[in-house]
Amino acid sequence: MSTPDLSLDLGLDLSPSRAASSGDQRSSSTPRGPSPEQLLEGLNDPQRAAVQHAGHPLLVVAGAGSGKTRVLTRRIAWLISERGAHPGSILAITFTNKAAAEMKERVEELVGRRARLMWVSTFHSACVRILRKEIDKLGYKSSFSIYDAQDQKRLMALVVKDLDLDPRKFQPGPVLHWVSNHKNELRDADEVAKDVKNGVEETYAAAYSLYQRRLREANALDFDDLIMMTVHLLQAFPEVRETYRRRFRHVLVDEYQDTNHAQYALIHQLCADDPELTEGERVAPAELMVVGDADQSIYAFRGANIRNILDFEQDFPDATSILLEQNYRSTQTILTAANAVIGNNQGRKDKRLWSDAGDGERIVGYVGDDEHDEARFVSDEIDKLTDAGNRAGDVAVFYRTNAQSRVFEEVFIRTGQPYKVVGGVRFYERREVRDALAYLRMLVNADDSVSLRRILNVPKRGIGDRAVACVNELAERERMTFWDALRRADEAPGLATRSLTNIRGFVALVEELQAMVEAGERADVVLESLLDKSGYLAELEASDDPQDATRVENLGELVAVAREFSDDPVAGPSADPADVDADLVAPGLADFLERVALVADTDQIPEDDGGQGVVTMMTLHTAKGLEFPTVFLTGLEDGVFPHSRSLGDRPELEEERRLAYVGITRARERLYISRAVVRSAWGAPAHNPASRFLDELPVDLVDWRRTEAAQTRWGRPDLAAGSPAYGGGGGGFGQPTAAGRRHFSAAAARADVQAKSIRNRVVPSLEPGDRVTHDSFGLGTVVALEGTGDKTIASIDFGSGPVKRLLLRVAPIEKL
DNA sequence: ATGACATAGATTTTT
DNA sequence: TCTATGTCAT
Repeated sequence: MSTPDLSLDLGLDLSPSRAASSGDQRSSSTPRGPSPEQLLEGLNDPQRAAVQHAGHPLLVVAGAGSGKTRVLTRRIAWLISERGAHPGSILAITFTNKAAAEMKERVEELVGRRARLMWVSTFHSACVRILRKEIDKLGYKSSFSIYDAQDQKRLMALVVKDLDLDPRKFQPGPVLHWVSNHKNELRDADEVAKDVKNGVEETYAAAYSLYQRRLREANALDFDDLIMMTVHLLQAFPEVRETYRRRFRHVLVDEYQDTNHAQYALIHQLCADDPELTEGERVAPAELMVVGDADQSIYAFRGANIRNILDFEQDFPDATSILLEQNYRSTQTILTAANAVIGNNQGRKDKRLWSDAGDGERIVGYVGDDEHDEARFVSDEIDKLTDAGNRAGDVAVFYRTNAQSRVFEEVFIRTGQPYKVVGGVRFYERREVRDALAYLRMLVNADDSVSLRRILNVPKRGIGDRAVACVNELAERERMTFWDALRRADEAPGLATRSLTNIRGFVALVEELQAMVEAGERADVVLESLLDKSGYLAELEASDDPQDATRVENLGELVAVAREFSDDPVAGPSADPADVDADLVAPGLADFLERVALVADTDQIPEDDGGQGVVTMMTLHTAKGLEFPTVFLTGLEDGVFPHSRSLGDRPELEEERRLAYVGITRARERLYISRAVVRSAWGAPAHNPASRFLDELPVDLVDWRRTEAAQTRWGRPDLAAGSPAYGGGGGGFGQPTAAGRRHFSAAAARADVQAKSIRNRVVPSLEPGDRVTHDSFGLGTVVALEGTGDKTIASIDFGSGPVKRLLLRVAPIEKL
């Protein structure tokens, strides 16, 4: 759900004065909570039934836009204020941390500050909380690291190497995917090894086994482990399971259609009858409510099992179901389109969304010559909308894959349309940020050899492969961790004196920083100190590569994030939230790392400030759970959306169709659909047929502004031999490539792209005062120039942030 | 041990 | 097109 309309969504009178006092004040001086009438106000009958339901497990099938978030928050408030549930006995699982924070905030507005004792979090965060407290029982240390996809790949690459496998045949990605599937099914390496079907699987199982051993040695868990380990813990230790079963009297799970088997098992551990107990010991199981919509299940590729929701009534006998079909978000036109598309999926329970909001506007369609033409259409339409008084912040552009965002960015930069890309090249995936985090992680957990080895020689300190091999040998022979071997490097045979000196320097640096961490120093202070003392920052600052200047800025940003986090008393700690004192302890470095490890793309969508806002771009997956008055659904081509890898497979194709359903139902008032006849995928242009989903839309709902038949024949990209654009060297580009020209034909647009690639060899001649555009910074003004020829550095003011100094030879700059 | 250079591989979607 | 990895020369 998007940010606006908070008060409307609550359906309560939250005048500013009252909203402001909804915290501690009300719970102490005004013990009166909301009245039952208030909690049910504005809800329809099935919604009320869901809020008031007591006893048996409850499944709420909530169609898109049917107000499920509202039902969840009101129900939690109802449990607390009408049924006397202790907030600490409530566990609510959401899909993202952001959704969790919003839900907590809304419940807090309803029942006051004691709502803070609830556990509202993602599966992963909840499991981390449990594991931090209990994982010693499984032989890990509480300071375990959490490995993300990149760490996993690194580790798996090492494993493949150790097993002497052909790295071309056993790439880390596919192996990890296979491993992940098994973890999601709760099968550990030994179990898997028992029923391998062929030689390849045998090798995979061996990789799984060694990979898991390496994780354990590093005192690290990957994402899948977080869930699997928690389930194993509860299975292996009945007394631990009972502790949590007694605590959580109410369990609520959102987006139930996207749970995998391990998550299902976790819920089952907490909420089903426990057959291992005798009558006397038996605790009444927790009340369970799950909310979901099978039509919006879009995560099968990562192990989600749609059967969890379809079979809920079988899994939990006595279960009650409530169906929410009335939609409060979209016009009937949009809903009819969505119903029509999803109706093509087989074996679904029929459900038809309806609205009393009226038909609204027709869907607008457009067929572009190529992806640039499509992007230009989107940009032009946004111009028209904002000219007519609509806010840019109300507009979203969706696409199937992250790579598709580029074309839109190019057009928006050119037209000066402010925008924000959610996801994609993420902040936390940048090299410098990951380096800094690797430092922090190994300071907290010195066993974390993946992090340790990442930064061992960063910045360069003369500890190369040779030295690493020697230390590694020592570690294996003496059966100690890599870090301990480093500390005892003088015992390593064959190590050069020079390397030994360098290693001693590194060990001294780390121990100094570790002392800070042990003393409880704040995350931002440790971070700044490490960047300084390691020489990392100095190296970047001394560099004349303009990219490094950006890296310095990113690190500054990271320090700022850490500072903000350390200053926030409710941010941490991850200890036991049932400790009432928990709020009083300042968040530490470990809490910071945990937060960073579990952030999602959607968590980073900026709050809408209520001003004009900016256009938001994201993948369809990221869009789930959000809504926008105007939505552009782009790239509707067979091979793009539905994705080429799903075309031959019915279940996968149906998942793509659910993705389309999700996309369509994000729109409140206006929906645009578009495609490109020719799209350049990694270099070569490809001719894409219309998406089959377009044929599934009722024809009379769509107003096609331009169709394929209307294409300008002269505008088609000309592939004829001898055309200068394909002459090989771009030699035909004596003429300036006016930006305006690309508005006329696809060929010109392609030529412009070509021009970009030769541009690096031609240093643009600039003078102070010139206006330029930069591929990632956007529009800027040249402030000053220094140096000559290849070494010319321009200082350019891009409006936001400090003036940037860029080496013209390499900077992606175009003079306007 | 390090940096320059070439080449291969990649693209679904993400907690 | 871009990035990551590996080889080579210094």
